[in-house]
Amino acid sequence: MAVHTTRMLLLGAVSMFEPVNGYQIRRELVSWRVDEWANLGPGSIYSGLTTLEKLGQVVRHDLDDDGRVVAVYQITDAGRGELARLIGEGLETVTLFSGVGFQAAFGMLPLLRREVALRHLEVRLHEVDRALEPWRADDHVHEAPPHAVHGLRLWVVQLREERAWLADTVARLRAGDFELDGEPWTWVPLASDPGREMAADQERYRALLGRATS
Amino acid sequence: MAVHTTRMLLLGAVSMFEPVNGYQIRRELVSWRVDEWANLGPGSIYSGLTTLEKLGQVVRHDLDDDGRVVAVYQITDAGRGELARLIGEGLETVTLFSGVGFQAAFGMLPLLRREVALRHLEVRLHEVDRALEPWRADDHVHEAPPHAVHGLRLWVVQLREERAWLADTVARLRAGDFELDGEPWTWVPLASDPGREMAADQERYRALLGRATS
DNA sequence: ACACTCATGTTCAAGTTTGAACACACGAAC
DNA sequence: GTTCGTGTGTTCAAACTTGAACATGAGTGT
Repeated sequence: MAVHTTRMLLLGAVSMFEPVNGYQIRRELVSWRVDEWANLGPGSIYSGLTTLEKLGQVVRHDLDDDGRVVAVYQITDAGRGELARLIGEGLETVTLFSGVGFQAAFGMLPLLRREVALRHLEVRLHEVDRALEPWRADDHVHEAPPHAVHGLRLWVVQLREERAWLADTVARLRAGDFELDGEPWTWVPLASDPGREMAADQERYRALLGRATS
Repeated sequence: MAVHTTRMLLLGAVSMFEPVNGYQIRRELVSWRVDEWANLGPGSIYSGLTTLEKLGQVVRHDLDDDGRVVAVYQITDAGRGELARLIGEGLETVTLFSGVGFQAAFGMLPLLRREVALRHLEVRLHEVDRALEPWRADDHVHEAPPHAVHGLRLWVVQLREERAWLADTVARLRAGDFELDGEPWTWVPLASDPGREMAADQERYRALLGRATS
């Protein structure tokens, strides 16, 4: 894929929930139903984390959690840099027929500072306009069979919808909508049970890490 | 992927241009710019063809084309069946955030008979309505962070566009628009040079096959 | 003749995805 | 107390994708 969705989702999840293990990441992403549209089987997560570790973008600690060994991950500075890059790329890149890369990146909006998010979305707005340029009129005599041209038309009208949505989104961001990085947080991450359980694990992992590091 | 885009494109290309070699398929698909949105590097094509052969969906003949050995493929009955299945699946399946599977299948429309194409698109129309059902009003209090809900809204408005487009497409099909299987063919496949060259190769391959088979 | 580029046809190692399946703990039911 | 399901945490072989690179020929200019 032009945009590395899997890596981005993994880095994002680690960055949000660290220190975290593979199963927790899977639970989280599945609860967002990300597995329905991204490449996200259990295998992808574990092997993806291994790759990210090789690249120095996450660190792995094998904690002894009350007798059981658990592999928990934390993001590194390099990882944070790469994550920012991937999100930016995902937000800015307009692709034919697929909004997967954008939606994955947009899901990570709260990790960005407001000005940064705005800048990316403004670039995207511009890119969408560029992509729509050849389709201003409807008299494009494309050298393709009629049904193929008609198929492209679907994409074009959907892209026009995206343009409107983007303009609205930019306006909302400017108006202070949504809760981005470094701003007060009113929405409780993943309400009810699973969220709290995760937080507890996070606490425990932190404690164990502290012991190991000190 | 829920829909096996690569296999479908390969089977479709073989079915349209048989007897055909890997490079020709690549040229064709690249000329449709399919490589920009599907997984379609040279490697995928050759290894995909090998897989399809193992599955008995295509046959491979190593022809001696004037001193050079070329691997040309033809589709089998099993292949035709699987292709019809894949196209139907691609046409009917509504996925979150991605129109790739649908667009790939829609590109193969001319391989279907009009009634079959119509049936699939009507099913899709129905599926789109089902997917839109929960979004009739705008007062869905989804248990998700605001930005995530907002991201989904993009998909919803695009899906509404698709609904309109689909209704129009069904109407056009009913009215006799486009050229489907078994109907007179007025659009010359891939005009000008490359198309004709391909046709020549096709002739030659057919002749060589005839010699081998007889 | 010679070198250079471009088109044809294909291969391959490295990386990624898939999803079934493993190992173990915990609680409930019989 | 043992069978049974369900949740946690992870592995692995098989399949698939990637894209650079190979081998060869045909054309072009010098």
